Amino acid sequence: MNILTRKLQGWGKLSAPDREVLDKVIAQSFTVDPHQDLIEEGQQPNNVRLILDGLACRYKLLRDGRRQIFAYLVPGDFCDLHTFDDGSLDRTVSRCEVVEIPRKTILDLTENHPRISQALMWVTLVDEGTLREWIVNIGQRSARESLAHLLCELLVRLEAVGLVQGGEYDLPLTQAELGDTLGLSVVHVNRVLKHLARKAWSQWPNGLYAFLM
Amino acid sequence: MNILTRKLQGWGKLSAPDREVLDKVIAQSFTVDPHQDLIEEGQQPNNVRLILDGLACRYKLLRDGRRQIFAYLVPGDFCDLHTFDDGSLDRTVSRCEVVEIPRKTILDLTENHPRISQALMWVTLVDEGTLREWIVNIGQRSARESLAHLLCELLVRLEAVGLVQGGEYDLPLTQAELGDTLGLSVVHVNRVLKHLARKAWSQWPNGLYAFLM
DNA sequence: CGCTGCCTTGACACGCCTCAACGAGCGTGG
DNA sequence: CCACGCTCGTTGAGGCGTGTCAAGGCAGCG
Repeated sequence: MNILTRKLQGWGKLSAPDREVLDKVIAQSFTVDPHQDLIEEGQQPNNVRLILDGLACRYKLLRDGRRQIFAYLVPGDFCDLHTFDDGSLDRTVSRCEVVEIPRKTILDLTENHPRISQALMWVTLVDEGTLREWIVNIGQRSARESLAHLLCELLVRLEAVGLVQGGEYDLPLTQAELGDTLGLSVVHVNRVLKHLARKAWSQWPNGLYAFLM
Repeated sequence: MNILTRKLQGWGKLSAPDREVLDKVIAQSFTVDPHQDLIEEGQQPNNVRLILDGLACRYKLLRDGRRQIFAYLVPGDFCDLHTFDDGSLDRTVSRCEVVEIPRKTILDLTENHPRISQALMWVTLVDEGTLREWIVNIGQRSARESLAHLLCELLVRLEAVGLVQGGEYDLPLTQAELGDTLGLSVVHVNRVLKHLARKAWSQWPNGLYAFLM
């Protein structure tokens, strides 16, 4: 089963024809180098992009250079589904395998495949829920808590698409990027990370899973 | 023109029949006291609520009692449009005038009034954009900056629905609520607020508008 | 070989939190 | 009528979490 189908089935079972359509949708992919923009150059019929492999992020820049990352896109996530231009930028973090889906295809899906359409709506609601949780994370939790929470969130999301092996996953993020995600300085991220690692080593032999219990 | 029409026309002009339908939609409103929940008791066909007057907010509670507010609902805003249960709660801040819109009505609007339907979609996208901006606000900006930014956001949003008079507006929030919005303690909110007021008095004779230039 | 990007560590400064106390306003009940 | 309790705003003192600055190490790479 392809990654898109897998993701959409998180909402509910899809029929065989639905799954075949989705197979066709993601047939043609291309590769994008790390740290490259994923936006389109002002094309009007703004197409949707889907991450098949690799990690990307969405962020905003302030005038003085400060950066806030407010979403990570893992395989199965969409770039521009139901969104609009408010200064947000999408770019790859690691090397990514990406599909470009024409607006027309999306319209066809929503008209002729109601269950896929509903699943797509569900996906955008989940994304919005993730945004809300990030606000809680940044606003209320300490650096230790929020870093741990972020690592757990990624664990869960990567697990959902089969990218976790034995409780471990690959995270191609720099500490600077983690900092810009949580509103922390690089230095502090480094210290907290070491603290968590030390603690994980001595107290959580099963690694991050222990966080979730 | 009623407040809902006014809000939806922020996206684009509506036809006379569209406007008439919207008038009917909000015909029957009721009053909700301050600090009351706006959720429904597990009703399945979850209806949508619309604020006609007053201020409400959306928040989450952590187990230890910490609270994070991540949205304010001003007149014209929806409570449960395109959302799902993830521990978020809606409640009034001041006394509110509220309309309950049956799910059926929404479905009717989306099927028979395409421009209203598109406007509703636009509204949810705007809301999501606001969430992203809040993450930037909490994550990157200092207490002074984020408080000022929040006050400006509310100025703009209230102005859009005609609730700003001479650059001033009524804000029925406690300092504790402001704190839970920005991840600050009450004490610090108090100090920053005084600082801003002092500064506004001496340097920004036009009040908050000066922020926006 | 000397870049450059990233991680790491120490010293110090500061923003923000916590605790504690008090005052103003207001509704309630004796 | 006053006393009381409650919520909210205000202010001070002190401490901690986190930022900033600075320096050095290590790996990858031209």
